[in-house]
Amino acid sequence: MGRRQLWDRAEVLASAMRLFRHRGYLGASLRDIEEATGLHPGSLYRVFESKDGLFRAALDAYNDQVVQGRVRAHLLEPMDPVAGIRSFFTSAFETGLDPDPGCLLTNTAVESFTVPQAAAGVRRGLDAIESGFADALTRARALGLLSADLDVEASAARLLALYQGLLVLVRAGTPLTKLHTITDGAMASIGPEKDGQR
Amino acid sequence: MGRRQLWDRAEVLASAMRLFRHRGYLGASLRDIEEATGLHPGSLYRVFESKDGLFRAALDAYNDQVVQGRVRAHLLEPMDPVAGIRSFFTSAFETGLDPDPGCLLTNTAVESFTVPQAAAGVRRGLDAIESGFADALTRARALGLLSADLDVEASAARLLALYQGLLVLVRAGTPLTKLHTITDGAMASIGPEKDGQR
DNA sequence: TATCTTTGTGAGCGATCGTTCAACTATGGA
DNA sequence: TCCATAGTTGAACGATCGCTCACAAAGATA
Repeated sequence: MGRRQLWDRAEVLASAMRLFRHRGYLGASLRDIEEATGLHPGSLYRVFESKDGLFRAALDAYNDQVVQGRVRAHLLEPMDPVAGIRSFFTSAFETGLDPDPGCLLTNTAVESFTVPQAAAGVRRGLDAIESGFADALTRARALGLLSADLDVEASAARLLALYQGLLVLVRAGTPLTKLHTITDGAMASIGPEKDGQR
Repeated sequence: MGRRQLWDRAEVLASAMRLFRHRGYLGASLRDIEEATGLHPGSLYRVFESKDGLFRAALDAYNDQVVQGRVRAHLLEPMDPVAGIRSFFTSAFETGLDPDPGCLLTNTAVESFTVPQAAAGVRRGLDAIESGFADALTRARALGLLSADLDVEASAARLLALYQGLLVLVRAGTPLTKLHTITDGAMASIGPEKDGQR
């Protein structure tokens, strides 16, 4: 009964998270959102209640799809967890076609004082990345790829910080060579580097 | 000849950088600025041309005073450069009285797509920190505190990334213990840790 | 077909944005 | 003392903000 919804929720959220990642919460107006998603204000407010509601939905979708997807693909599933950690890092700046880099989580963490409703989602995403690192490190240690007395918890926390820092530097226009240098250093800091495995 | 200026430029810029650090460029309205600095719009526009001009002036002042001051105090001047690096890190989250943490550089780097005029200032500040790290590392190496074959340039880049990441996590409300863990890891990654020197 | 329900559309609301400017106030020199 | 100059003040401008709502369109039921 009633008219069918013409738009796909997942597509709208995907456009919204791209826009919010690029411009931030405050920098993305409802006119921008309408242009990016094709959603008119009326429909938006019927489904998402407010701009804030849309943002929280987009952040949740970002966590569930983008973050979890990358954690799974690079940290949980690869046969070689050490190589997976490396590719997790490089995938943050070797975006290929995508012209505007960065991470919605990082950006929202920084903006979180002006958008406090998003703090919980930020924490959730950061925790997911950190436990992904911890999982990969644990597996690498079990495989003998890393030292047996590696402190997994501390290393995971440090990798998360380095990863977030990388995403800040990406936004500041740091050249690729330096980002690679940082990635190499991150790998060296968790254990003996096997050369030429980039 | 003519009336004297009633306000101190340095004080106004100090208030402005606090406000911008807390709320971001877009999140700080001119009414907020007026309340924080005591500067009425007319005076502001006479001296700084625009909100953007004030922001750039505040970012420059932040670089010249806060960033350079901390680089000097922790990285360039201390007798023990390794301890200096550690205190540079801890000073980012052991703010004491200051209720709202974070770094104007980090925040502006993330916001830089919506405030492109600030990109140059961000780069300048980040470079100052990185070369401060490089200086401290070079001195530490010369003093025999760090391995003679330490790659200073690469380590400085990695410390900068870790530091920026720390400032993201601070904003996200990461507990102090974890921030200390990350700091410990940063120190361990540049050389053999001398225990209990926090 | 007529009716009911759900969704789409976009003009327009009050509020607030960054900015301007005319009136006002203080100061130094003639 | 009076004028020229520099600085202060805050009302108000047009633009844009997030948001609302009356109406149109589209499917389901009878």
